[in-house]
Amino acid sequence: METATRDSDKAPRTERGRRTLRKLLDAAASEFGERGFHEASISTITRRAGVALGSFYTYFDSKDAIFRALVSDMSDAVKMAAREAISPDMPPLEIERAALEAFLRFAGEHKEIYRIIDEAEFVDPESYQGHYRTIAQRIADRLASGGAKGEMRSGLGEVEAWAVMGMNVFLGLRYAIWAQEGDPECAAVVTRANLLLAKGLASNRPDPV
Amino acid sequence: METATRDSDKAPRTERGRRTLRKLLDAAASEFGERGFHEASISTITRRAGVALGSFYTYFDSKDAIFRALVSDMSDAVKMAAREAISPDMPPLEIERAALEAFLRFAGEHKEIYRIIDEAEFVDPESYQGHYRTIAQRIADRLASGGAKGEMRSGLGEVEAWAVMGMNVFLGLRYAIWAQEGDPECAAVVTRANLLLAKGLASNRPDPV
Amino acid sequence: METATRDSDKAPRTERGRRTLRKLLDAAASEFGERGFHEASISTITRRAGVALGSFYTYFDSKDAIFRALVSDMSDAVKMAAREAISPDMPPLEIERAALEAFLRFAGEHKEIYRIIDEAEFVDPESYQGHYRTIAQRIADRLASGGAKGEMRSGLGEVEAWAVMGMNVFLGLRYAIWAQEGDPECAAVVTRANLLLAKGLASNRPDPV
Amino acid sequence: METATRDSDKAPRTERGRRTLRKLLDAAASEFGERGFHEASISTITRRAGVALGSFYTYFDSKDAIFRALVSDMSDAVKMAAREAISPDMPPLEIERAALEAFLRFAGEHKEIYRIIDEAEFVDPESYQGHYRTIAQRIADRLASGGAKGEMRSGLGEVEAWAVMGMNVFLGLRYAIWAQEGDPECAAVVTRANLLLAKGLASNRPDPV
DNA sequence: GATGAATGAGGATTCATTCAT
DNA sequence: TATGAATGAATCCTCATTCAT
Repeated sequence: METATRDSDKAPRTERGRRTLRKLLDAAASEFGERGFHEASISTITRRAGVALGSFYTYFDSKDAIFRALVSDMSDAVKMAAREAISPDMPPLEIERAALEAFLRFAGEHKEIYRIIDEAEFVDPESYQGHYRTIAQRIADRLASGGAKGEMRSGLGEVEAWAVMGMNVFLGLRYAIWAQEGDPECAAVVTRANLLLAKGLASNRPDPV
Repeated sequence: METATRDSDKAPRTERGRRTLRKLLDAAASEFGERGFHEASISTITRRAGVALGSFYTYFDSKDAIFRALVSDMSDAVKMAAREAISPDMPPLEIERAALEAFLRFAGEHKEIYRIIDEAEFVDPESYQGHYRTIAQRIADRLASGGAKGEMRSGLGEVEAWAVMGMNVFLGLRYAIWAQEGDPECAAVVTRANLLLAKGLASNRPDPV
Repeated sequence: METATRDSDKAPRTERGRRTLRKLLDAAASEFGERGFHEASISTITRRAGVALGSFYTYFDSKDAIFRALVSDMSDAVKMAAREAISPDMPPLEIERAALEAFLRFAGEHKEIYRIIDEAEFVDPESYQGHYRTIAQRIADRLASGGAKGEMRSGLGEVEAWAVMGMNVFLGLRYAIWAQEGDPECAAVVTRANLLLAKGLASNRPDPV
Repeated sequence: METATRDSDKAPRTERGRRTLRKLLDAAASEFGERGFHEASISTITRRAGVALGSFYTYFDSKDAIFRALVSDMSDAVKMAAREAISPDMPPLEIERAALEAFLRFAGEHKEIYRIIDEAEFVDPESYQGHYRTIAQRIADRLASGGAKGEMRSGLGEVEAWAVMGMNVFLGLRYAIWAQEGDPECAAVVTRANLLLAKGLASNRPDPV
């Protein structure tokens, strides 16, 4: 998780400073993830990071600022996870399967990320919209590419991209974040979701002629 | 929007009381919708409602309590909107189309509702989960029924229900809440989404034998 | 427990009113006794009394007013209990014994009274002082009378009266209010206290000549 | 008056912090003494201490907490005053005289302390009981020691200790706290009280045989 | 850079009291 | 008389942010 761009006058200049910054970011990620933005307090974060309260302002201008930095980090991390799981020469539907699989695994391993990004809707709407618009764009690109290869319908666009993203996100919510005893394996979830993408819900019964 | 069940000792006993309660709920809906839970304050709400600060506590135990009441109200309202748009004897895919259409219209007309329910994830996680689990269950029932009629694949279940719900929610987010100039009409969005549900994304090209 | 004098315009005029007044006083006695003046609230009292909040002000001008009425009632009750236990023709030390015995029994049976009177020190200092001054005066009279009879030292006065009163009050606190398993019987306490009054603490050893 | 043990995370770490803490304790002592616990407010205290409202919470968790710290301080101070006035090799009755004398002087000089400890009965009953139980125990020890020396009756115990303590407390209330023009000198009060302890109230007249 | 004390605006909540019905 | 809704001043407490060391 690389730190997002921040005011250059806040960037650490020494190794010691870099360590403090990292401790703050880690502590903030945990706090925001566990308690949410409003319940978390700067002093909780600094206490958890093991640094003095005042040190916080050496690295961030405000509570919002560290939250934004975190959202940016995590938004990147989510995208990276998906991107690393796929390669352009995989068959289009296989790409979607891999993307969902990567996302489910990532969400399961970083539950707090999910929460932080979601809370951005209320704390920093800009980046929340930005996050999802970017992802939707990538999916749209993939669908277009699938159409170009002739393996997906042509004409797929933004609408389908948001639909696919919504599916993925809610499956992540249900089967990664809220996973519980007795739930199907992630692999099974991915398979079923991919089948839905492939063939839809309708039965195979030939249309009555 | 009917008021959710609350402590009986807070229920108004007079007509005047009922009016005050309604004013508070309406004001809270606007405030929470516009500013969000944390930015809204009791005094903002009462000022907006035109009642004294103390009157709030005649009807609610806390800021959380009115939020919960509101979420419950709105969760019901959303479900009601979908339910009224469909009837069991419509063809299964037609039902999904109508449900999405109703949801998009509803979300567009009550943007604050969307926001309030979403914020429940952080303010009152219980009801947030409850809301989506309930809806998922209903969709699952519809899919099962579609399978029974032979018009949908058999074996559709919870996974597909969450997928459909996620699709609907994100399309609502994108095309109702975040609607902007130049976006496709809702009708077009619904049509494309329904086609996705019907046939999936794959091209019609027969499988290579 | 008779109600103290109050603003005549608040005195109940009907039988129904008298009943309401009594319910309020009883509820207030319990509430003040259990929770103390500041924890108790008018609404707690009226709820306990089973009357409407507004009805309180039909009978009392304020929270202080009902407290004062109660202190007055109880102050009278305590004095009455002592007075009924003694008669002027009992031997003076016997009178003191009986007074203490009556007080211990009374305190044990009405623990809340003790607390209410004590709290008057902070809520209504006037009546608190008045209460103890009155009692001290009575004790002083008894001691003077004991001196006149020749069975007590002559010259006993206010100082001794306060000393005796303090002794009684603290024995009541310890052995009636804070009574616990394994404490001596009240009778034993009374006997020892009376012996202290009779002979003091010094040993009987004759003064070395 | 030394500060009682408190949460270590609230203990001042710098000299400046120690000064602020002291100012707060002093201001609180005055406020609680003059107005009582419930009339005093945090903002009154901080205003009086000349520090910002928020600074209060740097050192105490709540209004109750500072009250408790104060009671503890003062309870110690009272005991110290008595202890310093006596020495084990004084004659037992002389010890009692000195203890009462010290208490009267102390109460007269620190009227607010009396009030604060008394109010603890309602604000922090635990420490109130603790205070008097501890003192009673010390008196009981002195009486036992007096018995061992043969100058007091043997068999004196807890009952007599509470009796003596009650006398002292009420004499303090009457002649130190509520002192008024024309009252006897403290010395005279002490002498009379000591005579009561020495010989009791009965006349010297030999029992009629 | 690090520390932790100081600040004070802001907000939730309580409750005695008034008043219309 | 009884009722219970309405009022709003008062108070505790939180916490982001500043600042002196």
